[in-house]
Amino acid sequence: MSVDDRRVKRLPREVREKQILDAAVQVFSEHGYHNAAMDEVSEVAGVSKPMIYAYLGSKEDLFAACIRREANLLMEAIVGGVSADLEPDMQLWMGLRSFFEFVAANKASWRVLHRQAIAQAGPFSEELMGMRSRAIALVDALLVRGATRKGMDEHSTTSTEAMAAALVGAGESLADWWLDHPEIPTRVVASWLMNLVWMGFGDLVEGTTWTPSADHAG
Amino acid sequence: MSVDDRRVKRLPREVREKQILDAAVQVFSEHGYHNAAMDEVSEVAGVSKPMIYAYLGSKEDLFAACIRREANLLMEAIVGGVSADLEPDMQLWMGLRSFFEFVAANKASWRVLHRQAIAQAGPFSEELMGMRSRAIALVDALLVRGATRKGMDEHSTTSTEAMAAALVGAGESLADWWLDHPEIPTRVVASWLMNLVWMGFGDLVEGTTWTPSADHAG
DNA sequence: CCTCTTACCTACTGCGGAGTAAGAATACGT
DNA sequence: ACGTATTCTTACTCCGCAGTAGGTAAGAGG
Repeated sequence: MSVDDRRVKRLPREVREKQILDAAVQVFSEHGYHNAAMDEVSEVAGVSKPMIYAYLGSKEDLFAACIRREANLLMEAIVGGVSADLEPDMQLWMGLRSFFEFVAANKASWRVLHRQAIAQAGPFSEELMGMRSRAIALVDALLVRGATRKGMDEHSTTSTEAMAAALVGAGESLADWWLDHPEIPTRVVASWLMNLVWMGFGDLVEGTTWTPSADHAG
Repeated sequence: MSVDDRRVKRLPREVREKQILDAAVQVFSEHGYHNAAMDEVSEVAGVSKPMIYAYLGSKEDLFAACIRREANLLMEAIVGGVSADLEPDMQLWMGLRSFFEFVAANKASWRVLHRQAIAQAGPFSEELMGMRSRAIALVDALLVRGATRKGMDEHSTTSTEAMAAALVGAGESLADWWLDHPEIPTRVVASWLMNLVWMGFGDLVEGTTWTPSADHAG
């Protein structure tokens, strides 16, 4: 605990890069991309500023690296939490659980991905939109499989894509809401969303759809 | 069309304020809050910079004013598009249609509200979060009414609130997705979301819920 | 025609913070 | 011991841009 721990210096590059990325995720999640100062990142990382530029490039590069790393972690958590040989509904269920578990365990990562990355229109949209597209495609595939299994052709592939987009957004929003209600278990939140999307979607496939009761065809 | 329209000057304050707000919404939606320069706002508005400061205060104040105005327009569009004497499902339906119609007609407003305002953690969160809370509360009330009408007590008011949060998020995400698929009619998009949430929620209320098939209680 | 208020402008200042130059200190090979 | 490569720092520069000082002109009222 001595203040003069200055002799712990000279770590290999790999370690420093990880420290910097960890600090950057934290700072970006707290202040947002623009309000985050490189000086603060360097301070939190316990490293001087030129190191960041030497190892990870400009502020944009640093942010993109954060996005890439965290998005990969998230996707790996989801994909890795799902067994490929299960029914579509079980796959979706396990995916949702993995997703919420990740959010609960990595709130800072989540804030960076959800709030910050979306807002910055620049070079990050590629990284982020790509990841988001992968997520939507993943869900879309499950929905399509679930639908065809129930006897529906793939003539309305547009609607499953829209459903997938809606589900992803619902998941994001629900995760945000969940941050303010931490006492609720992961399983419960996941089951809410599961029911919302799967049962609602199931009804839609089976033809028991909701339609306006009267003359509001517009 | 003469370039020398310089003699159209000296407009009353009200008009200038509207011009400035219009320009600000446009510029903020294009570049984001931080990348937006007050000089560009003034240029687009056809007014010099000090006017903005004289009439609407600092950059933060200006942005807050944008949020306030656009959020009010959105809420008015939704509430105004719903007849209070209808059944809950019809109210939700009409609300969704109004929402999507607003987004289609005011893309810039939507970008400012959805993408920019959320990301800025500062003094805007109050404005925005308040509006978002109002939206969630509105939906929540509908869900509760729909649920009690079907025989469910309000013992699980938490789950309806979560549902409402999920629905709002699904709406936001779906609206974003819709921006890339403008050929789809408002009615169709709205009905997708309506089915997703209402039928899924209906099943949940009636007890026909999805549950993990095997031993994955976790 | 004179004056007072209000709409409006050009042309600056100040600062926060991204990015860097130039060098110090430590490990490592021979 | 002696270079040499690598880690790491202090101490700057430089610029974009929010915010302003100070001045001009156009109506309104006498």
